[in-house]
Amino acid sequence: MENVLDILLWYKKNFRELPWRSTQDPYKIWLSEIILQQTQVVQGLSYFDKFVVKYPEIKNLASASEEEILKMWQGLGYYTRARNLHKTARIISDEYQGIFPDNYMILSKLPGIGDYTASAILSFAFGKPYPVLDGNVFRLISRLYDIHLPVNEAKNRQVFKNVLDELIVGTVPSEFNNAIMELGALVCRPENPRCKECPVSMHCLALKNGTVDMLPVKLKKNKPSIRHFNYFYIRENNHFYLVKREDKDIWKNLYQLPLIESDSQIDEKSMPQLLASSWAVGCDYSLKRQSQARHLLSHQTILATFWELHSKDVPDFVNETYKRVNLKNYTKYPVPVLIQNFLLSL
DNA sequence: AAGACGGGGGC
DNA sequence: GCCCCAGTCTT
Repeated sequence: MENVLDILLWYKKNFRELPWRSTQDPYKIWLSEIILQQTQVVQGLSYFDKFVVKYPEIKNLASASEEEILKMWQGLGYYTRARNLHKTARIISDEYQGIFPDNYMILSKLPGIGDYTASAILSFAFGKPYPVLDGNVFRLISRLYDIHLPVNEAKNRQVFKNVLDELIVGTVPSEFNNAIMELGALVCRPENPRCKECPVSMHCLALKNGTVDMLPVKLKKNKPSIRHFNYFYIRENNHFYLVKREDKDIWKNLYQLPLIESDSQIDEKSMPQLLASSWAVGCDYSLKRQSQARHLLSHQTILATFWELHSKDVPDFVNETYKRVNLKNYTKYPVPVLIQNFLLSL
């Protein structure tokens, strides 16, 4: 297609210099792709650099602890990515002698590697003609061909794949994939697309039909639910307590202050009852409501209240799941941004 | 097929 | 306030 040549030419003149673009090391390609899942380049950049310095090869990642990797990942979100990064590093080190497989079926079975990431690794590291289909590409193809199928419906995926499978023929796969994503990110943007700068605007059916603003079509998502978190900053002799989140829930395997979740906001008068019924608190303590915070996630709104609980000795409800940490020395624990912000505000 | 899963940035 | 981002996994 004449489309493709124009896009490739545009890319060669306008691409951003990014660290993962100057390597074909499958390890670094993989690492960058995991970091960039649902994450903008500017947000992931510093994390990539940090990880490459600390873990230059996959074996370094494999021999690290999950907790250390979560700490490195702190603030980036979607922590399943970090846990899967660790799992896959160990699998490749243990079962593949540290050599990345160059096979779609094998790659896409590894934890955290789906269709997009497998295709990215195969094209960028091994030069194989697997087109990537990410948010940028969905948008670009939707507009270029004026396709009004919802992009977040699984059954429509193949329609876009078919288009890409034709377009990628005869190109250098890595250049093709970089080019379509870059064009989507820099020119064919969600809002205020820069059609005047677009190398294929003369072929763009959405532009011709005046439907650019309606595309891509997306099924709307549910509005976030609200949760009430009561966090306890339990002070005792220059220490406080952290607890690991083990549940299948947000922030799995990160640490937080001891938590009582409630159905509604709890005021200062009723909190002692809740403490008694939740943790059977019997010892002497003093309680003060410290601060409140609203923490927005894509699917939940957390309304957090921080309570300061002072006790002269170790409180009687503290058990072995509580990590007693020094006021000055908690920074090795991975914590959600919500907790990090609170601790930094002290 | 639909939800769950974070956090930051743009407007 | 709403939408988006180099998606994947579980139900």
